[in-house]
Amino acid sequence: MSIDYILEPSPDYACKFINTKKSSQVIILYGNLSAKYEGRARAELELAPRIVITKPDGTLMIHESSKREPVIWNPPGSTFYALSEYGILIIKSVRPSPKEYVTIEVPVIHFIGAFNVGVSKSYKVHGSEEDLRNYLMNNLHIVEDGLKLISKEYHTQVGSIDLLCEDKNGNYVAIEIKRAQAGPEAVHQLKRYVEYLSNKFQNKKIRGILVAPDISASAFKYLRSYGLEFRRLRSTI
Amino acid sequence: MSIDYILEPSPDYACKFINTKKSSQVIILYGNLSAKYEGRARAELELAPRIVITKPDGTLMIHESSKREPVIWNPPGSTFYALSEYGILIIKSVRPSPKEYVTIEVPVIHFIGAFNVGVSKSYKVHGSEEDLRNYLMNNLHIVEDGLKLISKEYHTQVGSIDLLCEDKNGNYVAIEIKRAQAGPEAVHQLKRYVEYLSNKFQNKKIRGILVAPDISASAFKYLRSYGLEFRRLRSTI
DNA sequence: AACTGTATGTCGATC
DNA sequence: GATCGACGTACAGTT
Repeated sequence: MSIDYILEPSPDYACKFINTKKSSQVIILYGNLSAKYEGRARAELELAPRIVITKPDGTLMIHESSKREPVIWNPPGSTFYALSEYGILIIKSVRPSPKEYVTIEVPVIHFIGAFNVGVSKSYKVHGSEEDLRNYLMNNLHIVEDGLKLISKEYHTQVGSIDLLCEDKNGNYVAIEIKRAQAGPEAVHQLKRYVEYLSNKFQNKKIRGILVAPDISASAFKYLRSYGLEFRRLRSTI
Repeated sequence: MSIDYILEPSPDYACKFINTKKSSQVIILYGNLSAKYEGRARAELELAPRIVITKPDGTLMIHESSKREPVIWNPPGSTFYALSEYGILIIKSVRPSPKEYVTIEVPVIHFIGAFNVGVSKSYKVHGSEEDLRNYLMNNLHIVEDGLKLISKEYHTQVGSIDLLCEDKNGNYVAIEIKRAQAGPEAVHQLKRYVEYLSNKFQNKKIRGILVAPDISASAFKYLRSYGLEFRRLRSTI
């Protein structure tokens, strides 16, 4: 598990280094570089010391000294290669769709390293909305007494309804779950579902319940004006 | 502009290395590590070779061999420090609000490097929605003949309206701009604005125009059902 | 600090 | 491939 690296390599060497290792290792380059991005938008970086990271899946990122986000990047599925032109290392990346181009010129290369890194296959985040939905599905009484599950993730043309239930009076109930504070979009989403269901099941009364740990003031106003309901639920999962 | 790095350092050395450089340099570590995240959600990583990147602004990221996103991270504004316990390097990161904790244990350290990286002060992305808005503001005839600007980014309790105009018939026109294909949310957003304005200016007729390069089928359906308008506009900026 | 909206969002799932 | 919604979204701007 030794790493491959080189300090102040020649452009030609760096070029070969990158092209031979890019498909199997994470490559990290440190150098003075300028860069350009063109695609859905455009951006340009003046010559300055930065860090370039590439991954075998085609990801390419340029990082600076602040922010979690790269300043310039192309996502997985892109392809890239290095070339040496006029004694300068150039890295070109293309994202197939939408067409996006990143070009990096590296007149001064301080360091290149190639690292063997894996990917956690079993990686799972807990406490997501999905977890909350699964929990509620089996504990519908928490939302309201007498609810019976009809379907979870009921897919419609207007999106998928987290939980579709029937209440003790025979009404259908669309439940929209948010793991964090609900905003106006959540309310509108729920309203769309209720409208859709009202249209589809004209003989049924349709209720809509928004389940979330909290709701913003304006969102609550909408909710009320639409005749929807809110059920506060701290996610203790 | 030489870089500081070390191969297979001792935990103690790595610890000092990190703590002395963390506030001024980007640090990259490669090693076998396990990690844990707890905060808004929870996640855990089994021992495996990965890359850790820290930045002077407090950003901490763990990257694997695929995806643009780190598997585990804490964003800018967090603080972190290294310690050596039972001969194992440990990195602890705390995000102040919301409280989130990342703990990394690195039994095997292959490489640590510290890099001087700047931040592009003048960096600017072109072709963003803001650009499009500024352009349209000065070229309202592209949207419709005879439009007069009343306000840009008209802030209301329900959000800010991209452009508020008056048409040649004296009606108010809310314009919502999207730089990419508009979905249902965009339509609902616009509808909210129109409703708000209708309420505020009861003596005025309020129109709503969605300006975007494209619109999804279902979004268009909503738009029509709400009596709103769509203006296709390729952003050629 | 809370809230709202944008993003080259990214990512995964469904159709 | 298009569309949709979740995300530990991150991030910037306004209240």
